[in-house]
Amino acid sequence: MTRIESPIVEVDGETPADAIRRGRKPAESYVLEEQVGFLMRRAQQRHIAIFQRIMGEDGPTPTQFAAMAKLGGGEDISQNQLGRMTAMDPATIKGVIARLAERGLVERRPDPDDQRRVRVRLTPAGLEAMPGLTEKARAITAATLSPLSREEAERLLALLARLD
Amino acid sequence: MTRIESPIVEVDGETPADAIRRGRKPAESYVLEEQVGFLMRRAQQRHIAIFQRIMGEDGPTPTQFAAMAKLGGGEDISQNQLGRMTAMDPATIKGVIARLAERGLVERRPDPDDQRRVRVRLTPAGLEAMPGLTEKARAITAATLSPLSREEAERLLALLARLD
DNA sequence: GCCACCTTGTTTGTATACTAACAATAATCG
DNA sequence: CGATTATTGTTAGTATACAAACAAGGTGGC
Repeated sequence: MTRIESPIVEVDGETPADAIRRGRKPAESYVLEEQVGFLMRRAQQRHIAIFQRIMGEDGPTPTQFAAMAKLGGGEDISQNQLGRMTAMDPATIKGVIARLAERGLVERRPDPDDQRRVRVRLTPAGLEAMPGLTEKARAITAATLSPLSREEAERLLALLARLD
Repeated sequence: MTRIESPIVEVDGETPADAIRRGRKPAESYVLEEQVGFLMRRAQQRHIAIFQRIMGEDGPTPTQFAAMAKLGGGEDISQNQLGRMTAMDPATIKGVIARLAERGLVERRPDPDDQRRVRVRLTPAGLEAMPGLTEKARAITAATLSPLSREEAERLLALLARLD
């Protein structure tokens, strides 16, 4: 991996500006690079690359860490509820928890009060790993936002939060 | 699908604000919902849901449409280069082009001048589909940004573009 | 107390995405 | 020219994501 500086994209084709100069009317032009979806995908790609670099080879993935963060206090939470808290649907959270369990960071047990539920919580190893991982997570956020000033970063977060 | 209004997340747990009130010091707290990565993932989820709703059941996916948009003029482009133009690595663009080819929207042929290359271009059917798809793509962008004013939307795009 | 409905979790299938390893072809440089 | 290097595309493996269909356990209304 690691091509954090400036990912793929762009290159040897014509630029959007070229296209416009070459005579396509703005009303008809569709410039991929100016679309929200494209910009968000690119920003996400960079963020994930930073995440992997800082968490390291065998660190958790972004979604795995999101689940761990919600379990961070040591409470146990049902699998589906944990999914809702981390914005993952049931099928997705299942896989994430399974992989965390394989790595010994999380454990599952049936809920005594509701036989449909699986309660999930951090193992002692998972709990112990949290402070270090949380520190790295903060560094990841900082690195991701490093091209922006503090004010710009806050503005970005506020705007993103409104796109819910 | 379709839960565009307000996806998963949060619910019956304690809110971040609760956690802070309950005595964790800000310096130690890590609020998942305030992290860029989490906010971008959520915004992306919503965008993709809007994309699928507007493009329809058997419309292209976001990455498929991105590739088509770059081929929109009718030129042929090598597969890897198309990947760079759309921010997809070689392994990813390969699958995207394969699925577009299966659907008859794109065709591949060897480059006469460079035997390593595969040149990709829209089929007549793909070319014909473009105007309608592009119109929908514009509606998707508008719908995604609809919670924001025009000024806010422009600010967001400008900030996202700096996170490259 | 029953039945309709809701929630929880699972499974299967499709589509991104990226890494790593590899084969074939081009380009470059001494 | 020939060896090194770079580019192009492929394959295999891992990890998100979501839809759709399903099984089984709760809950509420009557």
